[in-house]
Amino acid sequence: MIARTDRCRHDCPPGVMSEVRVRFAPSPTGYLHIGGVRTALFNWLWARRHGGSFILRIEDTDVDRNLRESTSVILESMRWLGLDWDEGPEVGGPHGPYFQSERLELYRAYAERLVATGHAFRCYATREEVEAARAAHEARGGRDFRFVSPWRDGRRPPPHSDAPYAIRLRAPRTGSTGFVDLVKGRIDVPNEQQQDFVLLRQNGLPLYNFACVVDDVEMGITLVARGDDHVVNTPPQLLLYEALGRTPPRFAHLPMILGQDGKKLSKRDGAVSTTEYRDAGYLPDALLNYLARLGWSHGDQEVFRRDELVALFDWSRVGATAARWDPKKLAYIQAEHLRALSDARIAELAMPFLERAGLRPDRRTLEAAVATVRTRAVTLVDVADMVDFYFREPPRIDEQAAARFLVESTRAAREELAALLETVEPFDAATLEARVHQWLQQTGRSLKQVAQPARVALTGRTASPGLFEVMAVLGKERTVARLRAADPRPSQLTSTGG
RNA sequence: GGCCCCAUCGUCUAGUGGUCAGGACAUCGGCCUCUCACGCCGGUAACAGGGGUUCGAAUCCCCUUGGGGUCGCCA
Repeated sequence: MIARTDRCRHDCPPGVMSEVRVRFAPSPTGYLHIGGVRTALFNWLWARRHGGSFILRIEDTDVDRNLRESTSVILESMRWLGLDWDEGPEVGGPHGPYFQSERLELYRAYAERLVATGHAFRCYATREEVEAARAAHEARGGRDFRFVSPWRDGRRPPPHSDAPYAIRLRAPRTGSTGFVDLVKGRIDVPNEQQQDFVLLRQNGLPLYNFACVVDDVEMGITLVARGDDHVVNTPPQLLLYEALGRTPPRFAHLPMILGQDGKKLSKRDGAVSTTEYRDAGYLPDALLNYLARLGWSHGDQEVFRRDELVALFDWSRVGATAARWDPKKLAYIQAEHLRALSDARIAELAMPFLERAGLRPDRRTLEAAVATVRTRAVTLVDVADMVDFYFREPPRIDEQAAARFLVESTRAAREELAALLETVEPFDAATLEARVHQWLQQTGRSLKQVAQPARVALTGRTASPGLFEVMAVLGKERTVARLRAADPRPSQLTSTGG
């Protein structure tokens, strides 16, 4: 206890805030949704800021769609993001197991206890009967169906001794249930809106609202931060806490992340799955920075390091408005984070992408190459792509660029330049620039005339880092060779039909 | 439809009764320049509408409109 209090190195009141226990509870859908990442992030930040515990729990009480496989994708994504958990799958913890599908006896015990205390009851209605009641209700134009079980109050006996039953909560019909949300403020819902929702299905599996509360109670969760879509789940859950005689945690409901069209975020807005951003060469810290700024702010600051986020994050700065996903702004934040990295670090991170392209550059050259593209690239994929020509022999030459610049009329200049370069020593950018300018002056040519043909010969493209930097990284031998090899492409010589 | 939530530039936001309503992304000009970027300078651009409260409202209250969420033996 004392040790835990000491671990809170911030200005929080002793005792209460020092026991921060938060959780992220995804269901195994096969991938980690980018919106879920923000929820996870805010929970994680809160735990880390206060030296508390961040718990990962897998909500797989439904069907068989879960699979270890889709869980591992989520864990992998969390690890890539650097959102480490103190308790959960693979790391264990004192409140495990952390898969709901492995906690079934616990839910049953809680449910039976609620039946015993009169807070819940066994409902023998079949699924068909409930569906029929719903259909009848809707036929009458009703939209807000609430099943009223004949077993709720009366002494009605079970159909027969071993009849299957679901366990339902005996919810209050009057009054209201409310709470103070950390981002939305006071929220109250009339209890008429509540219903005797199912805790345990006939097959013994718990439903979300029930399992969630049991686990949050068992795991000692002090603050539940989750998506906006769960605000309607909170009042029923509050009923459960009351029935259980436990004080509920605090709640913080984060506004949704919408697509650019204001609708639900979908593939049309770019990637929705975390691994896609990883594969597209985004940096975890950049993604997290962008996500944090979606709904949270700290004055005018836009770019945050991870440790700054941890130090600064607070619920009072979380906005209540839904935000739209903006790939352009993400790209900006990503570029900022990339540029904050050293050449060596970028080289290290880009290496897998280079290898994916079949290149295995030596580290020193790669770092030098990275230095020339770092202000031009946004993602690591960009880095790999922009640096490609340094390491591919021969370089890939863009056909249109060749057709325009690697033509007879520029040949003489290219050859003269090659001859000149052969004599330059040392072969560094400053020296190269000085000698080339000297040569230009002597020959009466302009850099504008010579630069593009040389650039295409050297890099295969019309856009590239500065010419002299490129030459220096390439080295004398390859620079000269590429200038000389870059005669009109064969395809062009034959393009007239010869 | 019931219930709940939300509402400042195109977008993310600052603003907590008195500001020329600020910043950032995007966008549009310009500078730099061997291309493309980076960088720098500058511009366009917002308090959804209507009522109140107040000496004074982006800020407080109500209504309207618009948007979102949710109404399962899914999570």
